[in-house]
Amino acid sequence: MVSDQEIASCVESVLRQSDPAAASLPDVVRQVEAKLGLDLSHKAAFIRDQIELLLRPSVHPLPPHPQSQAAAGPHNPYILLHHLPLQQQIPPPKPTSSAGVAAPAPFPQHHHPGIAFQYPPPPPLPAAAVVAAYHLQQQLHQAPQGVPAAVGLAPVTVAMAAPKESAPPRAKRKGGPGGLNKVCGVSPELQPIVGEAAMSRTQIVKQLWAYIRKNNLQDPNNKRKIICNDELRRVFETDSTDMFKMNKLLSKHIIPLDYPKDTGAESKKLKAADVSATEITKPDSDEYPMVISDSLAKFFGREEREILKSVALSRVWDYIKANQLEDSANSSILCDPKLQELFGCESLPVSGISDLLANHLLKKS
DNA sequence: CGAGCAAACTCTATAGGGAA
DNA sequence: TTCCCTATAGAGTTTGCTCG
Repeated sequence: MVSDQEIASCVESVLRQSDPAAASLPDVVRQVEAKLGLDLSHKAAFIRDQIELLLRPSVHPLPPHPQSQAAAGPHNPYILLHHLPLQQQIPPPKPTSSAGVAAPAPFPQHHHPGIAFQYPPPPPLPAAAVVAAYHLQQQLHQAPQGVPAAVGLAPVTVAMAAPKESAPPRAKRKGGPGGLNKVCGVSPELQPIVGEAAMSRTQIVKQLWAYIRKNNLQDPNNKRKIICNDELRRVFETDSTDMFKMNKLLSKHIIPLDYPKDTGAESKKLKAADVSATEITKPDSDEYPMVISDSLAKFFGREEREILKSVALSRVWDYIKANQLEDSANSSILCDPKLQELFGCESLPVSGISDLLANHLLKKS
C-alpha cells in the first residue's frame, strides 16, 4: 500500500515535470497512477489538496529542479532531502545511546506541513488542534499574572537569562528538523499575513518581516518600531510595537502542534502546568480531509466534497480579504450575502470564523 | 570606517553533569 | 548504568556600540 508521503512526493514530481498552472486534477491523478502503478481514484481528494498546496501563489513556490537547486547550493539542507533516494534521506545511524538502544535519528522535514516529506511518515497536520490550541493560548495569555503559567514560559526565560560567558565553548549544532525548525500552527489572525496555517517559527518571523517591509510598516525614524496596519493590529492588538516586543506578541499566535513529549523540558513544564489544559492541544482526528456541507461547497463553488479544515479556513480568509470584509476597528468580519448564507449572521468576530466553519465540516465516517 | 557583537524574544533538541 | 535536570545553541530582525 502506497503511503500518502509517496503520493505527495509523486504529485510534486508530476507537477514539476509539467506545467503546474495548466495541470488538471484528472491528468495529475492519471500520471501519478501511472508512476505508482496503482488505482488512486479513491485518493483524488488527497491529490487535489496536494496540488492546491503546491500551487498556492507565493506561499509554496514549487521547489526548483534538484539540479538547479544543487547548483545554487543548498541553503537549507533539509529542503533538498526529499529529492534524494530514500536511502540517502535517512541520516546515518547515530551513535547508540548509553542504554545500547539506537537513538532516534532526526528526520528531515520539509518546510511545508501539508506535503509530507518526512521520514518516517509524520503525523498529519492537526488543523483542529491549531484552532483549539490557539483558543487555549488566548485564555492563558489573558490570565492574570501570578497565575501559574500553563505552558511554562517562565523556566525557559530563566534559562535564557542565565549568564552565557561562563559556559565553555561547544561544537555548534546545525539547525535540524526540530527546535526552531519545528512546524507550529499559525493563528487564524496571523494566517493572512504569513500565508500558511502552519510553519516553523523562523519562517513565521521571516514572513512577518517580509510583510512589514512590503507594506512599509517600519517607522522611518526608528526602524525598530513597527507601525501596525489593520491586519497587524488585529494580531498584536496595538497600534505600534517594536521588533523585540513583536516576538513576544507573536508567540500568542504560534501554536504547538505536537503532543507534549516526556522530555526533561516538557516534564518540567508540565509540573507547573495544568495537565488537563495541555491535553487540549492534542491533535484531533479531523486533520484528515473532512466532508464539507452543501452550503460550504456552494460557497467554494466547487464540486469537491472533502477538504482539510486548514485549507477551508484559508479559503474563507482569502474570500474575506478579496472582498474587504474585515472590520478591523471591531476585529470582526462583516458578512456579505454569500457569507451570511454560509454562517447565518451579518457579522462575526474574527475568532469565531473557525468555530462557524466547523459547523460545515463533518468527520468522515 | 568596517566588522563583529549584543540587545529581546520565542521553543526545543541535545550535551553534559550529577544523583540514584 | 540509567535517569533526571540544567544550560546552551539555533533563526530571524535592526540598531548602536566597541574594537581593530
